[in-house]
Amino acid sequence: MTTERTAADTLAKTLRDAIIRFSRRVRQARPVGDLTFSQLSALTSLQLAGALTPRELADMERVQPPTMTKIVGKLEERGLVARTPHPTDGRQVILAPTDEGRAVYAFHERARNEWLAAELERLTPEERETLAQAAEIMQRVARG
Amino acid sequence: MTTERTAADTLAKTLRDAIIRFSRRVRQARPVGDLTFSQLSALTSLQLAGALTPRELADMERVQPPTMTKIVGKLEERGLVARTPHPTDGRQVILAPTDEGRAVYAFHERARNEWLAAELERLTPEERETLAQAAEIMQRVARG
DNA sequence: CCATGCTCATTAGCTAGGCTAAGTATTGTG
DNA sequence: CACAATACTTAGCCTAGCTAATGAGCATGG
Repeated sequence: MTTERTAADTLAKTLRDAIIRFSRRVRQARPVGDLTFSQLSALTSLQLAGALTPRELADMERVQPPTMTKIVGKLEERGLVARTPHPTDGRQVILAPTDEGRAVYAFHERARNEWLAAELERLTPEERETLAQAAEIMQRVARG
Repeated sequence: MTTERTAADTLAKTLRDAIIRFSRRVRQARPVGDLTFSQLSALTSLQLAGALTPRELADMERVQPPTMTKIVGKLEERGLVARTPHPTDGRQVILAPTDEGRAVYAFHERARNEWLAAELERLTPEERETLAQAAEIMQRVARG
């Protein structure tokens, strides 16, 4: 349908605009020395999964393996993630958050959220509900 | 309220997760040689406004002026944006899309949107409506 | 009327994060 | 056992962000 096509086109553009500005704004609210967006996201995935191989983590985070190597490298430097050999497959590696990783994660996650959560509190419950639903839809679309 | 606080915290996290994955997914769908996310966004703002100073554009795009200098530099290299001196204030510069900029913009915008629009078409009208509302809310929050 | 201080834009220099291509080690298989 | 496939890393490139510093132009108060 032409109507749907137009609606989807318009929405695609609006959504991209909204997201780019929104993420730049959130990025600006980052305290110095804190974990970056990508690092925190990777650490979160590891936290939730318990342990993952680099490939699994890369797929989950929707980046290429070399990119994940870099991100994990930063986390490892800071002692937040540990690489251990895979028990049966010598090619693979197991990534898992360290105790410190879990602690630092909880702290930074909270700090990182502070600004955004405060902003979101100023919205109406209906608006928050809309955002929650939108987040679910975006996750689904991203998953492909 | 504790309820609101918790809801906002949870939402903040969910939303960040959704957005980071969503944008990486959209980025992957970019054709080679195409304008990047940031370049297209800047060109869009210029297009809509007609003409802006670097400072105004930086504010609108929520980046620092040096960052905008870079982005505009790329657009200028490709002949899509022209810098002209400000009529009364010698410090300032006027940025405006060239004719080619307008043409290339329309083309790339469309190409850039294609994947996303196709995905969005597969959603229900209600879901699209939710995303549209969410986009509006995010713009508002980003605006501060 | 000009010295001083502000604003605008840019340059320089850094970091993170993304990619592809290529290299290395290990596994699996014909 | 040779060879293909897989997993991860390394190397090298680019974009996009930032801050700090520079240079140029404006505005203003003595």
